[in-house]
Amino acid sequence: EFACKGYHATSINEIARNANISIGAMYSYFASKEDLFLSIVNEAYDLMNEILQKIGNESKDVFECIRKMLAASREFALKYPQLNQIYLDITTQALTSLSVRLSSKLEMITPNLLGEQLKNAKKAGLIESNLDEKIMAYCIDNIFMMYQFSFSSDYYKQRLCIYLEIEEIDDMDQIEEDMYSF
Amino acid sequence: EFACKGYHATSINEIARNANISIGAMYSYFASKEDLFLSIVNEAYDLMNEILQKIGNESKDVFECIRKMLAASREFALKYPQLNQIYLDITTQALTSLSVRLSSKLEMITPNLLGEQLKNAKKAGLIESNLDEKIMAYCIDNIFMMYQFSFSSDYYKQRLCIYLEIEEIDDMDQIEEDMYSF
Amino acid sequence: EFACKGYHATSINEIARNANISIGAMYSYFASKEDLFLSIVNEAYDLMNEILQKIGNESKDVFECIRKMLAASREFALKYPQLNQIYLDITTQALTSLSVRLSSKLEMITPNLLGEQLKNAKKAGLIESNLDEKIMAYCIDNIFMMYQFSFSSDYYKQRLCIYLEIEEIDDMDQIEEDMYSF
Amino acid sequence: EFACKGYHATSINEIARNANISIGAMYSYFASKEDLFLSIVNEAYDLMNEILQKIGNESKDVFECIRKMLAASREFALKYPQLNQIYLDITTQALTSLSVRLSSKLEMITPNLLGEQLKNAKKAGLIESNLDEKIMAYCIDNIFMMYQFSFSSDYYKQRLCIYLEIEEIDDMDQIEEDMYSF
DNA sequence: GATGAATGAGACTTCATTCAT
DNA sequence: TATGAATGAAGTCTCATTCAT
Repeated sequence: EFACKGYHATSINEIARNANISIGAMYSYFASKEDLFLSIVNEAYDLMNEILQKIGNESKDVFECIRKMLAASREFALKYPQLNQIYLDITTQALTSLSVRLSSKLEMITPNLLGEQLKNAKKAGLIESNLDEKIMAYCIDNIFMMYQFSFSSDYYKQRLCIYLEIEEIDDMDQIEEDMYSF
Repeated sequence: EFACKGYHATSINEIARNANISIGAMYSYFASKEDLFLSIVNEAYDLMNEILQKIGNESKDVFECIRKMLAASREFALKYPQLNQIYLDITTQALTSLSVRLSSKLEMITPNLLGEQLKNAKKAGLIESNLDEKIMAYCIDNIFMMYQFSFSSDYYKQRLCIYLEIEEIDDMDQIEEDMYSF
Repeated sequence: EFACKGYHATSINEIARNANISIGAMYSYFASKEDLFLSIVNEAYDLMNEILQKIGNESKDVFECIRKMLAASREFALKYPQLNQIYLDITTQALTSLSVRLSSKLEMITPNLLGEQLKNAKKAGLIESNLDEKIMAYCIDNIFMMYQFSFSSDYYKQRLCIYLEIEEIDDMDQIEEDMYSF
Repeated sequence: EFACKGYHATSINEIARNANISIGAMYSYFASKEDLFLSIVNEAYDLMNEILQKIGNESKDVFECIRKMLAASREFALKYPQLNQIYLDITTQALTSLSVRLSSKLEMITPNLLGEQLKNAKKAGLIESNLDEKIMAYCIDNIFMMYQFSFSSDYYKQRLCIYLEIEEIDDMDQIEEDMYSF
């Protein structure tokens, strides 16, 4: 419900009805609509962080890291399409009021992960020395996020298709390979 | 109202009150809440397309084009912060139902603009020949969009600040210069 | 509704239904349940103050003042029985939360009125000099209030009947005469 | 809970939670919310009656009786502030529906107690013969009740302070002495 | 006998839309 | 044409009470 309709258009009563539980039961599990929503969002963050942490520990260098993060974006988006939609919603200014209670929201793991790998790559001479690794990390993650959203938002999906002149996102391996090359 | 609160949390009655217009008058100008919203969105698209069209005609090569588009992202976001917020809302899956009536939504001008310039650059040997220009255009525009959103969404603003380890987005010229270098 | 059931047991929806107006109309007149209630209470205070002010201006001495206030208590209680019930409710600790917005609540007119008259009576030697006029005013008004409530609250009504060994409060003139004598 | 919030605003579930008792246990002790409330009220009446009975047996004449009842009002109010608040609630018309089941409610002990003492005083020539002892008893008890409520209800507390031009009810002995003199 | 999850009617309130004036 | 009072469905949330365990 939250993923398809967004926070405000979603009705707690309808969620309860679809879940075959009474409204009262719903409210014994979650104190409020906000509470339920934030529970979902936190779960999403935990799942994403788990994946990212694993990538960080396993990657030898930036290049491997980038490859794995592209795959991880796809993996998360396809495994949890609704969480991914909600994640997109969260970035919206309209839900800023909720983000006050989203402490973990910005405990972003990617900046450190990418930044560290890029610094090492620079030391190793794998990257041009005149490039700022912080900006690089930001730009690269921009690409990841938009790619990830293209699996859950019709808008971003169509946008990707238009850019690549394709009908459907089928050959993800090829797309990721090309993005990696870039 | 739409920009700050999002579509569903916005009240038509309140818009009319703030505009010092009667609700009746409001409904003589716009058939429905949806209608008013889509009018705003269409105006946003027109304004953005206007800016992009100009860039396309004026740019000599990809590099100039990229520079100008980065500046244009910033310009649009600062000149029309609310339209930019609404633009972000539109990309959300939750508002997809509305965008059915958004005919112009995906008449995207950037793919052609960037794609063409990149093809020329490739012919001219300015770009490695093994890179796919469609993917390149997509990735580059991803960076633009996220940068543009960072001016209107607290989430993306904080995200940029965290990546760049800064408190506030001040020196946009430097940021754009570094992004351009990348 | 408020008078019979009390604030919390009263339903705004039922008030609207009984008033043959829609709930929406109700809420266009009064912003909230609290607002409606406080409007009623304020009206009650205005009506009471009006009566008391008149008494103050017209009374030559304490004795006339006491007579008139007894009659006024009865008059108000019989003319506005529901407002009188609500007034009793307000004195309850349970409605203290509302009283924050009841600025006029304690702008009590009686203390000054009675106090002044008693001071004059003392000067004129009509009252024993060892009596404190502030306490006297308080005690006398206590009697007034309970008498007034006896017209609107079954509890206080029965209590009066038990004390006077009567079935019904009929001969108010006699009662007031006896209270005045006391 | 009942004392602070009033009957309708009080939640049985919350009472059980605060009492570290399961709701089921609560309902095994008391058949309903009403039942629990009436149990409390009955206890309050018993406690008050106990105090009053003692006074009746111990007092030699009206004057001693009045003194003792003033002290008893204070004593009860300070010893059982919450019961006193609930007692005030009960006098409200809004709770009349409940008091149908309050059999002991009006088994008032004071009318007889005061009435008897006043009759004796009249016989003994201590009181003017033209005064009605029933009305006298009623008026005197009015003063007691309001004094008693001034310890538990913010409204009556403030009212007393305004009359006596004090900030806080401190010197109760003096107040009672002055009331006694009156 | 004790537990507490579950129920669901009903409370307050909002708001897109209509339509008599 | 312009107004804005009125509508009422629908949303969030509470809570007295039940009953399977």
